[in-house]
Amino acid sequence: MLHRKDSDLGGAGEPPVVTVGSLDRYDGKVVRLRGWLYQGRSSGKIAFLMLRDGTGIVQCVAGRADVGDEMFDTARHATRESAIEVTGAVKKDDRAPGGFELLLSAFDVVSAAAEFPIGKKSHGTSFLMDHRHLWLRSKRPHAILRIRSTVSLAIRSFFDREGFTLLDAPIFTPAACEGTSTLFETDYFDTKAYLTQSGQLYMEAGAMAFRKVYCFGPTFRAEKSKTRRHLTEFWMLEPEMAYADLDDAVELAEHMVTDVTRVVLDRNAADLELLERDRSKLEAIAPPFPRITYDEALAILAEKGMAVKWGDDFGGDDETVLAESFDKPVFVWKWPKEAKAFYMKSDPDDDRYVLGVDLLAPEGYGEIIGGGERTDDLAYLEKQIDAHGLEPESFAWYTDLRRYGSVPHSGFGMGLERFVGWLCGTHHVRETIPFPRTINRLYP
RNA sequence: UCCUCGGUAGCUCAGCUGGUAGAGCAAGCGGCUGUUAACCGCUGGGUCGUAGGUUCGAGUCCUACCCGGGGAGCCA
Repeated sequence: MLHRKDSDLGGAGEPPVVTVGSLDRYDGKVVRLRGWLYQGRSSGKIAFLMLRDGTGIVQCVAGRADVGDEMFDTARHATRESAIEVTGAVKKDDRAPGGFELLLSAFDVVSAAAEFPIGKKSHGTSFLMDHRHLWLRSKRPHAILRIRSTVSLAIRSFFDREGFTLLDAPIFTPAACEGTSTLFETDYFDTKAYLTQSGQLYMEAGAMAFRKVYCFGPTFRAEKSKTRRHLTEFWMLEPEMAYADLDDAVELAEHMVTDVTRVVLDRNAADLELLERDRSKLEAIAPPFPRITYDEALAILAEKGMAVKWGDDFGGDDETVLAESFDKPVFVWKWPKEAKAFYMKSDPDDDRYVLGVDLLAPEGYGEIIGGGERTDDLAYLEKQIDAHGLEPESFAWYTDLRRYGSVPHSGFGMGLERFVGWLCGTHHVRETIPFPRTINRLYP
């Protein structure tokens, strides 16, 4: 890695410093490991010490007769999560978790840890989240956040291959983008600024300049939501394409979801296994995803005894029931105008509808994507801004986009945490972000 | 904002029709040479969310408030 190899880190004649993740290359060799004591067990004559170094966990074995009384007692009394450096011979052994263990010849405490708050037995989520900075060292958060990392990388790689330009949207914004959600307000010198709730409008400007663009960054919603699907700060991916219609956006979404899912299946097999995720549910993901209209969705819901009034959005239970009718994510498109945002394009076949689309994830994970075709008609857009009670001056730059070479354009927004939550099978999205922000959590 | 469940040891929880506070884990000490959330023994550890009220007596019953979990609304 970088300019130094593992083995260069040792001094002359000293065993090489390596990582747990690469131990299989050193079977039979003496190596050094630097990490933290994840857990220890001992009897009077033999101690088993689990060393964690961020790349994996390995069992280190110390026999009193082999290492001497002083080192043996140091090792068995070391507190959990103490920083340690060990030297030993790598040995394949089926009794060791992971298949390899280290037969210790040296054990040094780099920094002794105080009593670690997170114990070996169960804890409540609230307690664990209060100690999120320490909880990150545990296996489950580690697996989920490694998958999140893969997803971020796979998304950027997908859009790069597809010819998109990454165009970062601003986080400070002068006014509401959509006018519906509650915004976080901040002092901005002598005026007020708001934290962005969507980069979409800026992406529309970008699409007219770069043709295909996307932004991928934090988004803020001051909604007082207390559900497993909501955070006040979350990451959103928002691609936008010029000369593109609703079908183009739908195809882009299903290919991206499929591509990213396959990368995770390939790269994070061990993490998915630790999370006890049913791989077959993810392996089934392939284009095309089923597409149903809003009206067809209402019919399915009515069949299952869940009456939704025409014009209303679906609730969490409705989404779950709908998604359960399919084994892949399902697109719901062509929505009643009143259920969607002001910038949505009218359905040319029936102006009671707009060309919006949601993607519902399977297994009750709900809406992970919302998007559609935006209106390219200046007069219609101005009418909609007025009808929604928005200030035209705030949207002057946005309406300009329809004044200077307006073309059909489409895109969508995807909530990263909901997507990762579905891939990982987590119960709550707060586990899918390193330091979650919710209505009553701003710490740590 | 509304509905619902909860708040007892550092953590996870038990505590019945009201009668002076319990377990497991963690911590400390001791034992054990192949453990897998090791096991066995001993020790220390409490303003029962807060404030009132009922009662001879409240963790337990009543009222208000505070805090948290889940859900609705809203949304990704």
